Amino acid sequence: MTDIPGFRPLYQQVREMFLRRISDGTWEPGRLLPSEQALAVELGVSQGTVRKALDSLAADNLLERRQGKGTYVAAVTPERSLFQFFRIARPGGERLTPSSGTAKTRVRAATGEERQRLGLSPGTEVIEIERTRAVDDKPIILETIIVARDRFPGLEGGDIPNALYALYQSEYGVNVTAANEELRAQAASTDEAAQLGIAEGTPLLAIDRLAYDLDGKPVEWRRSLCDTRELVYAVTLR
Amino acid sequence: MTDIPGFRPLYQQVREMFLRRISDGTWEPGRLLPSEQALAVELGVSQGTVRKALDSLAADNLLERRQGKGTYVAAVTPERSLFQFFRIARPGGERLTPSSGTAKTRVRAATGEERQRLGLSPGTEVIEIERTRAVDDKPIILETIIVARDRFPGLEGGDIPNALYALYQSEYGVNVTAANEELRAQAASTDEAAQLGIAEGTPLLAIDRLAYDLDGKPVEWRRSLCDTRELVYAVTLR
DNA sequence: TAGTGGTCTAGACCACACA
DNA sequence: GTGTGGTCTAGACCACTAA
Repeated sequence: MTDIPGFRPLYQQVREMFLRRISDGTWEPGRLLPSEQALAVELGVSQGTVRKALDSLAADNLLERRQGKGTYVAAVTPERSLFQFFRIARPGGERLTPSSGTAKTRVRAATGEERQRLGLSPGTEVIEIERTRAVDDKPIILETIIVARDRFPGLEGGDIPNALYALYQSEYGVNVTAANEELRAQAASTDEAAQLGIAEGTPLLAIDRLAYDLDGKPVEWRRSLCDTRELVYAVTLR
Repeated sequence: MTDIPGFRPLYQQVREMFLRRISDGTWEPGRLLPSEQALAVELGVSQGTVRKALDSLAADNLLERRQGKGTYVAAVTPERSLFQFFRIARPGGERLTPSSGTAKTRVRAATGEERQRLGLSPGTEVIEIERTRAVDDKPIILETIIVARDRFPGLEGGDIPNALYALYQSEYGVNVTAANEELRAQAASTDEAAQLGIAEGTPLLAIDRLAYDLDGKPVEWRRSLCDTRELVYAVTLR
């Protein structure tokens, strides 16, 4: 590495340089990276140091390594984004993928809470997306999604696909790589019950999600209301 | 390593050997391990290979490495076990630790579902523990815990501490290192409502946890009913 | 000062993919 | 066969800890 003050481990500096290249699009999703040896020569460090940086990024799902082929920038495929962030499953652990019904979108000024959660300035407009998601053709989830309009211009007009994060990446260059979720139990309101085809007051699982991009900035606020009479939210603790 | 057929990477074989030593108590919790160099000489591999095995175990919270001091077997301190498995927090993310009320224990034959979940043979007895847990002196969680009696003899008679997993380790040599949880929303029954001091029918968050030991065998089945009107279950996805 | 884990390097060989 | 990542080794120096 040509000239970096040595107060942080080399491999972390290399990691951060690679992270920047992914984040700013120099290395776009799906792209094959140069070989470890080539990167080592370019940066003037040993192959082992490059390897440690690449391994660490692969552990965070940002790169994919394939023996014999090379190292690729992770592409957020629809399946992948669902598998990574969709935690609803059948009791016992079987994973499943929901289908997405038609969505209603509107544009409006951000509320105070939305500005705070998404880190927006006053007066910013947001896009609100409402949709239901179904499993086995039964509506199970009622979803409300909030994103800043200036980050996703035109989103309100287009089709809303099942796997939104793949669209964020391919159309807007926004990589959702992490999220925090907060779960509560709450009773279904009249309106919510009607949309899910259940009785008013039925206990629903409410999931509040804040999704973050590669730079750690909040991208999307999503609230999901789930009918958990036949499905569960599955978590693995280690 | 003197004589191991080479069909798995060396560092994984070393990892498994170390795991066995932790699991069977050869290396008891809190113990200082021999230095990397000493382990490398003992096994006849390079220090780098030992390091890779130790790093991987440290990443799984089974070892603790302290620069300048050495590598220690992770001890399940009460704080640690709570921090690792207790996901209830205040909205916004602040972690908290509950206090534990008095517990009721009983011994009885295992039900079919309990036998299946815990992998028990017919006729096995289980210990059932019921208790409430409080935050800010308000009862928030109603907990039912099921363990096999032959694995925890005498547990039904003693004091039930707040951090049970620390007791499992210190008194019974059982290391809980992983768990699967399934979450649902459901209405409080008359009895549950009374114990939590809330109205019948209040939506509660039901958490079904199966906890596993180092060998991947199920150890405990725990069902927690949480009042989530002021608290949430927090998850980080990556 | 001596001993530990943490970082960095250099080079060897293996397993795999693909032309 | 050639090139890739995966594994393994050996040795150097650094940062931290404790006597």
